[in-house]
Amino acid sequence: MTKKFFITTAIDYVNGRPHVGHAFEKILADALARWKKIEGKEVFLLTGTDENAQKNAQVAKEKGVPIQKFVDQNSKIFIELCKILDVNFDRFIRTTEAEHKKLCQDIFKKVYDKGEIYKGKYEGYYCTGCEAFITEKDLVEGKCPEHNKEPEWISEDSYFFDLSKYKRELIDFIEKGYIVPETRRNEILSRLKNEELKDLCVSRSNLDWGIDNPIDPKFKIYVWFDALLNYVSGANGNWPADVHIVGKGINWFHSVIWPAILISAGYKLPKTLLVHGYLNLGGKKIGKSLGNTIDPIDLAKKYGADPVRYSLLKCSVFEDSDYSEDILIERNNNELANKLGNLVSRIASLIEKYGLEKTENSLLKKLKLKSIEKHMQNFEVDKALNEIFAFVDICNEYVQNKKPWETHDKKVLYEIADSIRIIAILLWPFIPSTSEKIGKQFGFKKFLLSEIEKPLSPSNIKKGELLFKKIEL
RNA sequence: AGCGGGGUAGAGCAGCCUGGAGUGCUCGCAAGGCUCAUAACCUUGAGGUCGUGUGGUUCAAAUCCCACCCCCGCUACCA
Repeated sequence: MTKKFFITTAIDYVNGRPHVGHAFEKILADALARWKKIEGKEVFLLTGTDENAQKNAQVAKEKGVPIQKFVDQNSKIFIELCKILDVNFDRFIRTTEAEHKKLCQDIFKKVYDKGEIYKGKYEGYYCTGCEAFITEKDLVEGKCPEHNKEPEWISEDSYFFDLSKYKRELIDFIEKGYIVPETRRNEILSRLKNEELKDLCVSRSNLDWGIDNPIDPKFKIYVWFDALLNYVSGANGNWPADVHIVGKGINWFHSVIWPAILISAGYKLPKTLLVHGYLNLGGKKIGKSLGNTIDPIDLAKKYGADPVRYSLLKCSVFEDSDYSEDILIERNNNELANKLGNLVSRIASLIEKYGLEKTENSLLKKLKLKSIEKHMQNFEVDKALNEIFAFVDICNEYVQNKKPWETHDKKVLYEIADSIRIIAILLWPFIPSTSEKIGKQFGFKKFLLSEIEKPLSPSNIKKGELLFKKIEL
C-alpha cells in the first residue's frame, strides 16, 4: 500500500461544546485535503478528540455524569460538527480507544527502557484551591491570584522525559522549515536558542482518569505525551504526517515536545506544522466567560455548510482574524449569492433559452491557475479564494460586454458555461456541495485539476434552483 | 521585561524583502449603464499627511536605516 498524503488536525478537549475556532481548523484541514484530491493525490485526513485530560474528568464530575459516558456524549458532538460541515475525515480517533492506550504505553516503556525517561523529583508551588502546580511568576504577592491563598511548596516523585538532550537536533530540524509560517518558526527558534530547555515531566499522580504509566501504576501518563501520539496511533499506516494543522497556542508542544518524543521513540518526523491564528468574535477573544460564542453546528443548520465553510476560509490562516455571524452573512450575500450564484443563474437561464455551441474558451487564459496553486501550496487559502473569485468577476464582465441576451450567441454562452465548470472544480475543496450541484446542472462529474483543459460537453442545461439564498439582516 | 507581528481611504486587507508618481483588492458611499440574472451584473467617481519625527540614506522612501508612540501575540508542563 502506498502512503497517502496525511493531514491531521489537533484533537479537541471534550469538556465543552465546539466553537467556531474548532470548526475553522477542521474546515481548513478538509479544504487542504480536498485540494490534494483535485490534484489527483490520495489523502488521509485524521481528526479526533482528546479524552484523557483531567479537565474532562473535572467537568464530568461537576455535571454528575460518569466520565466515560460524558466523553462518549461529547465526542459525538465533535463528530456531528464534522458531518454537518462536510468535513470528510478518514479516521476519527478518540484517545480513550484501547489501541491508542496500548501504543502510548508501549512508546512510554520503549523510551523508558532507552533511559530517556527517568524518575526524579517534581518541585513547585501547589495551590490546593486549583489542585494544580502554579509557576512562580503567576503568583501575586506570593499568593495564588485566583484563590488568594499561599501555595505549598511540594516535592514529589515524578517521571521526566530527557527533552534537553534534543535541543540541538530540534533546532536543526526546525531550521529546515518544519514550522509554517516563518514568524511562528522564529518564535520557537528564539526560545530554543535563548532559553534553557528543561526536561519534561511526563507523569501525574493522584489522578483517577488517564492512561496508566506502564512502569509505575501509581502514576498516569501526562496527557500531552498521550495526546500527541494520536497522530501515530490514528495513522493507519500513513505515518509520517505531511501536515499537522494546529492553533498557535499549542505550537510549542508540536514544535518541540512532539519531534523529541518521535526521535526518542524511533519514529520518522512529520514534514510540516501549519500553525494558524485564532478567530476573534467582534474583536474579542472567543471565550465562554465572555458569552460571545457562536455555535458552529447551529450556524450550519441555519445557513448550510457551504456559507459557513466559505466565510471561515476567507479568514486569514496565519493572522488572527475577526469573525461573526454578520461577516458570514455579508460574505454569503455579496460573494456567494451575488457573484457566483447569480452568474450561474443568469447563464443557465440564457442557455435554457438559446442553447450552446462548442468553441474555444477564450476566458481560460485569464485564469491565474499558477497563482492559485502557489497560494494553496503556501496554505494561503484566503488568497486562493480571492484569485478564484477574481475569475468569477471576469466572467460577469464578459457576459456584460458580450450581451448574449441580445445576440443569442451560443458560443459566448459556451465559453461562460465552460468557465463555470472550471470554477466549480476549483471551488470543490472549499464548497463541495455547491460545486457538485453545479456539476449536475451543467453535466460534468470530475473534480480534478487535470480536467480543467478538457472542454465541457454541451448538455441539456436548465435554470434550476438558486445555489445560495440571500440572508436578511 | 525579553522575543515576534502589526499601525495604508469610513471598515477589513494586499503592496514593503528586490525603493521609482499612493498602486491594488473585498465591502461601504455617490452617479450612470444594463434588464439575461438572486433589487443581481457592468462602468465611473468621491474619500488617504501610507502611526509620529519639517530624522537619516537616496535623484527618488509606504518600501531601506534610526528614534519615539500605540495595538496585538508568544514566554514551556496551563490546549
